Parts: sequence; structure tokens; C-alpha cells
Amino acid sequence: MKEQRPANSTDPLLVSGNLKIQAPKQLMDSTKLINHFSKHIKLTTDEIELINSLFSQRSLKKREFLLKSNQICRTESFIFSGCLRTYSIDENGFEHTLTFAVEDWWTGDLLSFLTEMPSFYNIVALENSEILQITKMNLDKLYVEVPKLERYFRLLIQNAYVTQQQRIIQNLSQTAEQRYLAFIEKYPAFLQRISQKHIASYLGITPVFLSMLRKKVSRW
Amino acid sequence: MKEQRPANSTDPLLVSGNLKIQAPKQLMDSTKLINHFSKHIKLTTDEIELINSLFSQRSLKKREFLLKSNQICRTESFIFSGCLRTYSIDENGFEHTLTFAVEDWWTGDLLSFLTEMPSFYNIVALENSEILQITKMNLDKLYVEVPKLERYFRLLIQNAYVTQQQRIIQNLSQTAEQRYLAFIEKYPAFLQRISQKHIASYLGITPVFLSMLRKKVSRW
DNA sequence: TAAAAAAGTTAAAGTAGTTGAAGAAATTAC
DNA sequence: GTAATTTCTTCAACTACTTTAACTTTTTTA
Repeated sequence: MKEQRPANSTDPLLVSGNLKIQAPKQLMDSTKLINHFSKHIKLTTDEIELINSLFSQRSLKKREFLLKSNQICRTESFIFSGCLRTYSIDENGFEHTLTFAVEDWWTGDLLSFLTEMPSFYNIVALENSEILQITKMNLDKLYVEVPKLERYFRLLIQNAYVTQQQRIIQNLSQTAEQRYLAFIEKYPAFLQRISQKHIASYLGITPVFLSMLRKKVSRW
Repeated sequence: MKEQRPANSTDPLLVSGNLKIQAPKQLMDSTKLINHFSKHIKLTTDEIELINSLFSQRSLKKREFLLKSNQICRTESFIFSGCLRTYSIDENGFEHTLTFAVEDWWTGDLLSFLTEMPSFYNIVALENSEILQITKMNLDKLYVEVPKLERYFRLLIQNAYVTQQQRIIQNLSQTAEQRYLAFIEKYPAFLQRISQKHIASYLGITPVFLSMLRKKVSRW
């Protein structure tokens, strides 16, 4: 999943989307992904080659879905460029944003990916995006062949876990105004990239109320 | 941290408390902990012995603190018996409960444990409790000596992560009444063990409002 | 086992955030 | 490049939840 990682710059989380594996094995630039792994573990050239062979690249156009609810999330995706939003739809048809995920982060629905059960989430591209995807089968293989990656993913999810925890405490203890101010402080770049409607659904308020908060806050 | 693991029966999370290592190395019954590890990975008798040597046992009386805010969380703790609550205190002095942790779960403040920075949380025993603690140094050693445990902890935190994610979505999308009903469904045993005041602080409402909800709900 | 303290209940008044509706601004689509 | 659609803003009426306060019940202490 992507979650509150927005703007945590260094460390994303973990999730994935479903998709058909790309047919033509085109040469892909996984430099960014390898760099990312390399922040936590050291890889040999053989290992890098294996990694390259187990990920497949995919492009998503703005508004295209990586995952729709009730589908099984077949891959975890590393985001190369672009921005994706994970959200659920409640019984009244309202959307609630779990995460925004941008370059150098992961996205997907971890629960669905692990259990191979239908997902409750939708993942949609907010911008044209390039991602690298790995299936559960290939990831399991990778854990066996490159056990060091077990460490990378443990660290990745540990960070994501801590970030989520902070979000829970914020939601319990702060007003909407405080949460909005914390959001723009933590993820300033998102203000330019993401619509207020979506930010409101991440903060747990209506777009109308967010607009009122912005007016209030901007007066000073 | 313990968190929304309440009642997820099989899989806890991860956190710890600070403490002085117990002086006399008493024989300890780590059967429960070993069983727990064994659900996910297979251990040799040598490995089991090593594990026994790296954990230390501690007893906490009801109301005793495992961690106080601003302290560094020096250990992660596996709970043998009892119940602990992790909470933060906001600027107005209100408490917000992040997690309840009971038998077979882990507790601690993962961020503080990992970074060795002061914690924002308090962890207190709600009942007399028995725990097994491990320091960062010993856990790092364990990862080296028994790399399989890297896997156990990855799975542990993955589960915790997914549970947290569900809590975030619930907080965004449900009313207090819905959250209360979901809580008693997910963690029925907690109703007998944990005060309403603390449940309210977990749900993000006041004790007064929880009392009103209970009255309303009990009418049918 | 009695006194003190803490937790839970009830009710009335207050407030943070929602709803609905209408217009303005920005974005999308042809 | 203009019409259609979506997003954002503003306002007034509304509601879910909080606050305060007084009372009752349960738990703790000694």
C-alpha cells in the first residue's frame, strides 16, 4: 500500500497493482529501483541482473487504474515516475484516500497481494506514470535467490508502519485544521500535484470544509 | 507498537519498552515465544537456545510503565501474559490510545527502538503482565545468527501494517457508532478487560459519547 | 469494610465539521 | 478554441460529537 508515505521522501511503503505482464521484454531502466535497493543493501551484478529479469515495466495514463476493488492485486509496483492514489469507496459512495504514491515509492494492496484475495481498494494514476511491477511468484523467488532483499522489504515496511502509526495518532488527536497544516508541512510538493478534493479525502474531511480551512489559514 | 492488533489473535505487531535487564538469569519459559516463531519459521534446538539466551524476562504490575515518553525505547517486548496499552498525550493533556497488546503479541515503540531517539509514547500495564524483552543489540545479533528471523519479523510487521491500514480507513469512513460496533466485533474479549475510558480513547471519542453510544446500541 | 478515588451515566448547551445549493474558476474534450 | 464537465468557493442550515457538570456505580486503598 502507499499510504501516508507522501513526501516522506526516503522511504515508501509497499503495495502493488494487478496487471497483465508486458509481452515484449523491452530494455528497461531499473536504475532507480536498484539505487533504491542499494540504499539499504549491497547487490552484486548477478543479483542486479536477476532483479531486472523479474520486474516488468508498465506505463499508465492519467486516470488509468492499476487496481479495481474486488480484483486480486497480482503485483507490487515500484513507481518510476508519476503519481498514484489508493482509495476505498464507502457504503454511501464516498471515496477515502489511503495513500498517494509518487516516484521512488511502492504501491499496491499488500493484503490482497499476500493472500490472493479480492482487494477493497482502487488504485488509479493521477498522472501519466511509469512503474516496475513484480508478481508474488517472482517476489517469492527473489526472496529465495537474494535473501538480503528480505531485509530491504522488512526495512521498507517498518518505515511505512511507523508513518501509518503517526497518521493514526494525528487522526485521533488533531483537528482538521491541524492535520491540514501538518500535511502541507510534510508533503509540500503534493499541493501542486494533487487536487484539493483528493487531499480532503486523505485528511478525512469534505472538500467544502477544506476550502474553508484554506481561506482561514491563508488570512495569516 | 501494539495498536489495532487487539484481538487479531494470530498476529501481533512490534514494539517494545525500556527497562533494566534483569539481574539474576532465571530459568524462563519462552515456550510461547518459540511457538510463535515456529508458526512462521522452523528453528533448530541450537537456535532455540540462542533465542533463550538473548531474551530476558520481566514482570510488570498493573499500572507499571514499560516506557514513558521522552525515554528511549530500548527493547521490544513479547507479551507472555497480561495486557499493555500504548498511548500518547496531546497538548491539552488528553490521552490517545494507539494499541492494546495482550498475550502473544509484541509491544514497544518501534521508531524509538530503531532510531534510539526519545519516544512520544507511554506504555503501561493494564494488568499484571509477564513479558520477554530483547534489546536492539541482541535483536541485531539474532538477525545475523538466525537470518530466518528476518522473515518472521517481516511477516509480523506486514500483518501489523495491514491491520493499521484498515484502522485508518475505518477512521476516515465510519461514524463513531460504526467504529464501536466494529471494535466489539473484532475484539470481543477486550470489552471485559479494558475500561471504557480507554476504549473511547482508542476509538477517538470521549468517554461520555461512548457511554451514549452504548446506551443507544444496547436498546436493540 | 469503610472511605476515597476513579470510572461510568445522564442531560443540556456548545462547536467542529457536514450537507445542499448556487455560482465562479479551472480542466477536459471535441 | 469553445462547450461541457469537473473542481473550487461561499453561505446557511444542520448534525455528530464535545464540554461541563452533577450524580451513581465500581474499584482501590488501607
